[in-house]
Amino acid sequence: MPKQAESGGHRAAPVHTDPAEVSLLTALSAVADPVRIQLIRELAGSAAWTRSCGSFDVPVGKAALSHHFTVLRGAGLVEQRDEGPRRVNRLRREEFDARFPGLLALVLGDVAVD
Amino acid sequence: MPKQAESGGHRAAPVHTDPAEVSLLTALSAVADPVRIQLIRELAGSAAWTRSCGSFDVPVGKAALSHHFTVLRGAGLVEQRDEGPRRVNRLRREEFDARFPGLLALVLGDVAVD
DNA sequence: CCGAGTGTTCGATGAACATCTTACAGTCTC
DNA sequence: GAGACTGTAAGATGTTCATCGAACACTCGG
Repeated sequence: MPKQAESGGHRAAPVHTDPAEVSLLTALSAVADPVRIQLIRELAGSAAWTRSCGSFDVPVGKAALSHHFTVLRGAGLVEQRDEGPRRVNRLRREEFDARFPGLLALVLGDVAVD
Repeated sequence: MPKQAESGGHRAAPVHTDPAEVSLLTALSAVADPVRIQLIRELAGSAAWTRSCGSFDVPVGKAALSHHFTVLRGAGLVEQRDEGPRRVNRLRREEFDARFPGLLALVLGDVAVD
């Protein structure tokens, strides 16, 4: 019997921050990092809830990656949910754009990061 | 005879960066700082070339202030010119906005910084 | 020419922060 | 239950960066 992967597991649920309560400095700092920009861009190119944390092509280890997702959650940029052993992600496009209009569009633009 | 304050003094001219050549990361990092945000906001509230570097109400010493202006110049956000003993500033609104649309508007918005 | 005012540079300090390694806690399959 | 896989937590390390104090350079007014 394949147990249905549900989000209410025993694991500690990820702590989310409402974009409406995020300060300008927190948002800008979260976005002013090359690894996080890459995460946001890859995430924007995939459907919601289809990418697990480990599925991103970034040049850092698991621990650092986990840290970056914590920062993104704290800035109201990413929502996470547990699906069995993995933690899948969603970019909070509308909500974040309502709070900081244009910022996400800027990060997702064609401009070279570095 | 009151010598006319001119910009071609003997002092080393400030090094400017064209906003068109600024990377996304440089722009975001420059703007992700509380002191620099305050400088930008005060500068936006004054006419061009009317504010000298020392005329800003920020809680840092001269040395740090000079550093922050160097960063702002490097990000293509501020243009400087020497007028006698002081160095006066101008916010490069149009140029910077052409390169990073919406970013300046976000920084100048009503949102609380911290 | 001296002194006050303005801003930069240098060296040092301290605080964040990004990163890694290791260890641990879940989940799933066999 | 054993083992593979995924992600988090804790501790250590190194770097970046904001800041300061002091010294220096330049401008202007007596």
